[in-house]
Amino acid sequence: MARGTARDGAPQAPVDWVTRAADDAVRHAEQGGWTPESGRPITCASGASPSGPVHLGNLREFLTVHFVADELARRGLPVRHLHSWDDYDRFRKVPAGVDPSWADHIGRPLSGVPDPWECHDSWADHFKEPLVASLRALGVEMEEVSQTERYRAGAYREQILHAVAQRDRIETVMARYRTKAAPLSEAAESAEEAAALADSVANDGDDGNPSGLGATNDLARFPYKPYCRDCGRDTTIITSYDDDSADLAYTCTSCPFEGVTNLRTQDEGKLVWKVDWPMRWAVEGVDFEPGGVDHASPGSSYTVGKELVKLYDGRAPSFVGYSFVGAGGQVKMSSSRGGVPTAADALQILEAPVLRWLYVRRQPKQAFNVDFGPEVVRLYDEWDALGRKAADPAKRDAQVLAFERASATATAGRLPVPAVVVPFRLLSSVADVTAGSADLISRIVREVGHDHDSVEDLEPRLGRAMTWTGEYVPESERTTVRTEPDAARLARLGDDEELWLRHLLDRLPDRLDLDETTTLVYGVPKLGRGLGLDDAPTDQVKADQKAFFKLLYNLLVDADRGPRLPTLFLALGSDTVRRLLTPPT
RNA sequence: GGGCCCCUAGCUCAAUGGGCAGAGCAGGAGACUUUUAAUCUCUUGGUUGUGGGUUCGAGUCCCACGGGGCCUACCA
Repeated sequence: MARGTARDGAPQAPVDWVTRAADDAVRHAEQGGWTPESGRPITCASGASPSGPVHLGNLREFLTVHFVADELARRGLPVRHLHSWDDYDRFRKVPAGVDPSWADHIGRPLSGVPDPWECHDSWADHFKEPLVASLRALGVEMEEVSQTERYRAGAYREQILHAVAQRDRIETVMARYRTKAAPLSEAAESAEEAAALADSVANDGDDGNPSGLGATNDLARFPYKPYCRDCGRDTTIITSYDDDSADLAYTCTSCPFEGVTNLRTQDEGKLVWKVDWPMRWAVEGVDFEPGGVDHASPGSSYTVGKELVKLYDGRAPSFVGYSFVGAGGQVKMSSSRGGVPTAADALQILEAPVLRWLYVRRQPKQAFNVDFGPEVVRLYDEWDALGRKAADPAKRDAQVLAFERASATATAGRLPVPAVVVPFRLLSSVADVTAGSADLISRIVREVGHDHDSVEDLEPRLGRAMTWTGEYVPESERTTVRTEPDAARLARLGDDEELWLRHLLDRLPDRLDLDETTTLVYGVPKLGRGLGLDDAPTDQVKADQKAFFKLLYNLLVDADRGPRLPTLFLALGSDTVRRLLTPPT
């Protein structure tokens, strides 16, 4: 029953992970009393911390949710893609390449740290903005929520008070999932773990200060953390909490501040992550939310959250864990981006549907690489082949379904693809020798048999092929056209060679045509043997052709081999060819 | 300690709720006036890491083992 045809003989609709995740989301919503008529949307949620460049691994969070939400929209169901920016998280560490003085901001919310590059209002915005732009190009539409705004607006005040009131139960749950600490001797083995150990020792010291051991443990595991009113950092230690007044007293370890914040009237902190996440599931009514596999491990946030959400009378959303996305090939490093490729980087070389395809065609738990190297060519070839297959309704299977999901969305329609599809390989190799002129590439591509009206017909692929060729193809793989004639080589030409070049230059027209140039290039050695341009080659001529071609490659691109000569001639133009084949005067 | 992923052609990888093991590259043959790095056609190549199990049927599900990789514990 798994496959084939339904009872009436009609082909069964293909099913993929998106279909199943969407089914799960619907089921989850229905269990919560939702009906399509309720007018309430099914909520698919994503979340991300804008602590650094949003790289291709983080992109999976957004796209996984997007595809599921899009599937629900295709079914005509009310749905929303809710995205939470965890910009109220603390700034943890100063990445390489940033002024070390930013260490002063560690502990402050990401939305409160200035942008070292000075182009945005905050650290968080600096990384949010480019990703949002990329997502727009990818056809992802979502409702964005800033956790800074929500917390500061007191949106979660009630939930915070509830968590604090229930802190013993929270601790019980957390403790259940906490496994035994690693033996001290092993923990001290690595430097990192030694540092962690030092931290825990320091914390033990802190614990000794306030009165009462039981109360201390209680406060040490407090589910709420205030940001210091004076310096804005979360380096606060709670010294007391009064359940009746909701007064929370704390001291700051990085500034002299000591004070009291009231959880009922003031909004100066946040719930700890493992409570924060399930709290939002309940508040927003989340039906589907994926997570990195790290969140799905036992004892990790999803597992714990599944229990804690009950405190809020909520249910954990349906979940899929996704694996990591790596980068392959020669990835260009960028200091301001920390060297990890982002969606924007990928979109410079991949059409938006192709990038979407990478994420939708594999099951979430499968890890994959986005390759910026030679695999790009193959990727486009496969994509084009799949596009041809998708044009035939009889061949609609799971692969074609992935193609459809990648190509268009329910709300934004079809994403931009070239009007005239030319193999990426061809665009790239022509771009390689044309010194970046789109018009010239267009002309050559037309000559070679891919007719089109204008350069625009080749976009958005052409620009990406040019970028890829220029920035991601290693120098050793590229064709380097000589800038000056090889005077030394031209000075010691053999008799045959001199004759060939003379024949060639005598007949080389100012405006090159592909067919004529082909005939000429192959014909020159024939002339040298007393044959006509159109005569069939003899074995002797074939040997001559080989030597002649090598000579031309030597003189034009300083190599023994290269792109097909007729194409190369067209790319270089008659003048350049003439100049490189003529001894300088 | 716990968990996850991977092992398929020489190489890189597909096969998406069990249903005929497939591509690309490389190799071979050929076509296009062409023994060239943009074209096209055909073709070689497999005990799916090992050993068991479930099933009419297993790359796919279960158990064990070997090898490789990743995550996780205290924090968010």
